[in-house]
Amino acid sequence: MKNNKHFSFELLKEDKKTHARAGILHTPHGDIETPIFMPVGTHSAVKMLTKHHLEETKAQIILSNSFHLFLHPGNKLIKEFGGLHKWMNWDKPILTDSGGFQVFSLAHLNNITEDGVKFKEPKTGDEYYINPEISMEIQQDLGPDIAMAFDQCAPYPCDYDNAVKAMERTHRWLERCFKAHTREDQALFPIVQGAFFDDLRQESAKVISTYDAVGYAIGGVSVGEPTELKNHLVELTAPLLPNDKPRYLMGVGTPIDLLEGVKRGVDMFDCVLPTRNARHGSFFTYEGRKIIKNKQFEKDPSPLDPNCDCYACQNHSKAYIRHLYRMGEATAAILLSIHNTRFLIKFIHDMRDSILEDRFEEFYNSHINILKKES
RNA sequence: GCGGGCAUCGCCAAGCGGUUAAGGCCUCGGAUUGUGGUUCCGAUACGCGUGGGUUCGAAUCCCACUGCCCGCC
Repeated sequence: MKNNKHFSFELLKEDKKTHARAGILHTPHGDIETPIFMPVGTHSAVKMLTKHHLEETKAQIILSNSFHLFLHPGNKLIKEFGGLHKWMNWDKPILTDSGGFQVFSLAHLNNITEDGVKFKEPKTGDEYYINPEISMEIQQDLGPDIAMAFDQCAPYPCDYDNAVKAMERTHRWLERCFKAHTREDQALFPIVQGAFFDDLRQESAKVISTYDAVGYAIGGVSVGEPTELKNHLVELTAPLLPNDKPRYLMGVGTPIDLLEGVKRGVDMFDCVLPTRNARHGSFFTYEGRKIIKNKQFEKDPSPLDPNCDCYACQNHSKAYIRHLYRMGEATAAILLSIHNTRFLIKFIHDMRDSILEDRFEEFYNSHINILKKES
């Protein structure tokens, strides 16, 4: 995977006062302007959004899941259709998660050994097995631009011994992932683990940095820990990863998380929150997260956020969307999903502009307090 | 006019003499971070149609009244 000619990362600007950066990641399916937010499309669909909606949010890359696609409809079927891009008719970049996280967070009765993980399919109870080689085979069948290493995510809280074991196993699995990964038109990102111990995180960052990868990820966060702890850990870890490569903070996050992450040198984020929150009736605004069912919006003729350019905000009032939500209309979830997804993408793109124009700190300060106050 | 039945939170409704009157819907709040696709959690009756009575104790038993429902004339 050395000097992969299908990928390159251009670091356009590094903020002078913080660790924020702006860049472009070139991939086989197009460029990604970083920092970037990636909507999550677990089952090869971003929930509630059609391709048309997704394009309107100006998503440049989306994430999908090996774990779920392996179970249904099976990576071999998607391979027969020419890979994920053709399968879902999405010609921009795609990143797939390895299945590591899902095996630990979703599958009940999982049984982990040095070789891999045996687990039961949540709904049917059927038994399956994934290890580093199988994860690589799945992801190479699916054919996303970026594949992720098969790692072991430690829970929070986690004692030191178990954190060490999970981290060391992740490193051994990483070696196997790189050996099994042969597709040159696909990048493989290694992942930092080490739970919430500074020395382990530092060690892990050092170990994965020895691999010549297109980009590097920080995993094992947003598993229930306090925000300050997550920020501390990112602040500690990000600078230890190669400066000339994109850094991906997995599973994050909220508007505040994006702001804090970018400030500490993170370039890529993904999170289920915009679409899950939408289905559960809440929406992002520059004044914090709000809940559409609240009575205060009963007669509110204004859009979800006055500064948003999304389809929902350009066409509908809070009162209307609240009514749809209360009636159980799927359109409410669709409109809120469009808004939340566009909100994060626009928010981080505005952040990028501020970095390019040397005013990131100003941007940070002008948003962080009001977001914190309202959230 | 006579006989019978019912009256418990905005709605439906359990309770049939004994601690703080179930539950559901609605309402109001809150959760959610590499997604188990309308989810999960919490709050809300100082009172059981009204007035008396029996009892140590009554939404629960008795009487009257009021309202609604069903028969009969």
